[in-house]
This record gives sequence, C-alpha cells and structure tokens, in this order.
Amino acid sequence: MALEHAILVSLAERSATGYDLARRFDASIGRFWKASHQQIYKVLARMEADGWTSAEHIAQGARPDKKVYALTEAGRGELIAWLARATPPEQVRSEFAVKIRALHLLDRVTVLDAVRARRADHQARLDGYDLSMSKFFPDPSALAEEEIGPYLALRGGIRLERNGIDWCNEIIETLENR
Amino acid sequence: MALEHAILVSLAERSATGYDLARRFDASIGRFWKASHQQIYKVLARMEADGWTSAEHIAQGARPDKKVYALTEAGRGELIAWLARATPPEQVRSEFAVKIRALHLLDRVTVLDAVRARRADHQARLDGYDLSMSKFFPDPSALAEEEIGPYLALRGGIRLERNGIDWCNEIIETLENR
DNA sequence: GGGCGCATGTAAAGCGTTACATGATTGC
DNA sequence: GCAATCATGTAACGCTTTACATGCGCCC
Repeated sequence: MALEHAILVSLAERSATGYDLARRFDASIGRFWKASHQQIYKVLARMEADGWTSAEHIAQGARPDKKVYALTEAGRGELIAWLARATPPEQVRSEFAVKIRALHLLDRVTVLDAVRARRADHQARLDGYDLSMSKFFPDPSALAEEEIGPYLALRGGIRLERNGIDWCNEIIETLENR
Repeated sequence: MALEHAILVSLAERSATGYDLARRFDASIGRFWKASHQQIYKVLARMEADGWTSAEHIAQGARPDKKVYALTEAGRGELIAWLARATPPEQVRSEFAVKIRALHLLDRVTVLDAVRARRADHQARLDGYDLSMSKFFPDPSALAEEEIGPYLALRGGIRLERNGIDWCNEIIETLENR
C-alpha cells in the first residue's frame, strides 16, 4: 500500500490539515503506520493533484494560514476499493530479533540488560494503550458502529505489546536458567 | 540498522555466497529481515570495500563461478559493536491494522472473509515454524550455546503468529456478536 | 521443449529519513 | 529570555522494490 491509504482512512474519520494528520500519525493511526510531516505534505499534494482530496484555504489572522483537506468522492471510492483489495501479508522487520539470533556473541549480562530495557519499553507503550482504552472505550460492550474498527485496532496494539513482553520474559528465563 | 548487520549475523554463522544469503533471507533470518538478492549483492560489494568481508573466488566447471564471502576481523568487530549498541524500538507497519481501523466502511461479510484469510495465513506460517522447531530443536532443554539465539528467535516468530491468530479470532468474535 | 536451480549483477523509480527553513503567539 | 505550539514546506541522501539481463545443466 502506502501512506496515501492511511491518510485516506484518517481523512474519512475527519477532515484535517497536514499538521493535524502529522499529529494523528504520532498518536492513534501511527500505532501501525508512522509518517513524518514532510512525507505527509508531499503525499497530500499528490493526492490533491489526483483528485482524491480537495483543500480549503483558510486564512487565520494571528496563526499561519492553513489548508484543510477533505475526501472527495473519488478519494472515498479509492479508499473503499483499497479496503476491499486483498492485503498481502506484511513482513516483520525487527532489528531486535536479528540481534537475539546472534546473542551468544555477547556476554549474558549485556544481553539481559538489553532485553529488560526492551521489556520496559513495551510496558510503557502498553500503559499508554491501557490509558487510551479506558479513556475512549470505557464500555466495549456498547460500541457505536464507527468505533468498532478503532477499538479493535487498539486491541491489536495491546496484544502486540503484551506479546513483546511475554517474549522478553521467555528470553530472560531461558538465559537465567543455564 | 540496516541489511549489512543482518548479513554480518548470517555470515558469522557460516560463510556464504550472495546466492546462499538470499536463500537464508528467504528462510530463517528472513523471518525478521527480508532482502532480495539484488539488495544483497550491492551491500555485499560495499561490505567488501569496507573490509568487513573477504571474498574467495571459486570457479566451478559446469555451474557459474561463485564468490564465497567470509567475515574479516573488522567485520566481526563491527558485528559485536552493533550487537552491543542499544536497539531503537522498531515501529510496526501494518496495512491490515490500518484497514481494521476503517472496517465499518465495508460490509461485514467482506471483512470477515478477509480476516479469516489472514488467520489462515498466520496458521500456515505457524505450521512451518512448528516444523522447524521439531526439526532443529527437538529437545529445547538441551541446547548448545550457539543454538539458544536461533531457538529464541524462532520462538519469537511462533509467538508472533499465534498472537496474530488470537487477534483475528477476537475480531471475528466481536463482529459476529452484534 | 519448458521450467527450475545455480549464480551474478545493472538500472530506474519510488519511498522514507534527516537536515534545513520560516515566523508569530503563548506560557514558564 | 526560551521553549513549545501552530503551520507549511524544500533538498539531499539512502534504502527498497521492480524490471531487465545472462547462461548452463538437469529433470519431467
């Protein structure tokens, strides 16, 4: 896919400026797709040229002018078409896992420290997700139609971090018991 | 990081040609770092220029000539230094998760079909990993020193697939119960 | 006769990261 | 006075993907 489809998803939720999108990519959507503002502005310009979005220029006295992007019918069509297309299984790319493979080249203490640091890292993100969960979905048994997706995506994030923690624990235990 | 460090890890296990590496990246190492042969040949050339690897030219009558790359002392040093450097938490990039976020824009049947297909995909890879496990590590309580890393990496892969399956099941159940 | 395995590359295009650039307002 | 927030970009570089290119031997 590409960034443009993630932007389509975000704009379908709410129209936004490039700046807004960049912040969303730092928070919710960004759990599964990171993007810098530089990238976003470039792609946004291309999407406008392709007719997927339309921009409304808004002058603000004190603050800088802004361009609010909204989905066009064509953009919405492309979004639906993309959603319906089969998703190729994405490949994992984990520097940590590559290092784990070669762990016997390092002394045990260094490895254990690194694994504990990574576990703390997973835990910190998990704490953030738990907070989002209680803030945005306090009652998961009563979700509005458009909330199911974001809820399940957040659940996916939580599972990912928990899984990361479990793996770290397994590594630590395996190394300590020998 | 980059591909070069994954190649260093692979060459530390055994010297290899670019072709061999490409196959390894299709199998074991590739669980966590994919690379095409085009990429590998280019990086290998640069690594040789940097003195991290040394190549031995071998002419084979019938088959094409080959270059067997081995780690140099400098390469080994770089590998150890990289292993000891802190690993920045890698960002997830999941097209599937982005789609899940926007799932309410599609009809339920299409979504469920897609999620079931993805679950099957996870299951297929898990089956492959289970096979590797029984083939290479039939007795995990008696692992040689250099086997611990590859064993734990494989465990990580297994956990990842299982976690993927669990998430798919949660999505399916959530969608079916409403 | 056709496809696969071995073996090595070049070239172009697209995507992503990092650095640079500007400028006003608000809060500490 | 200094940092952060709002707001939008350009430029250079590097990594990744996709397409193109070659050529022999073996098996069905």
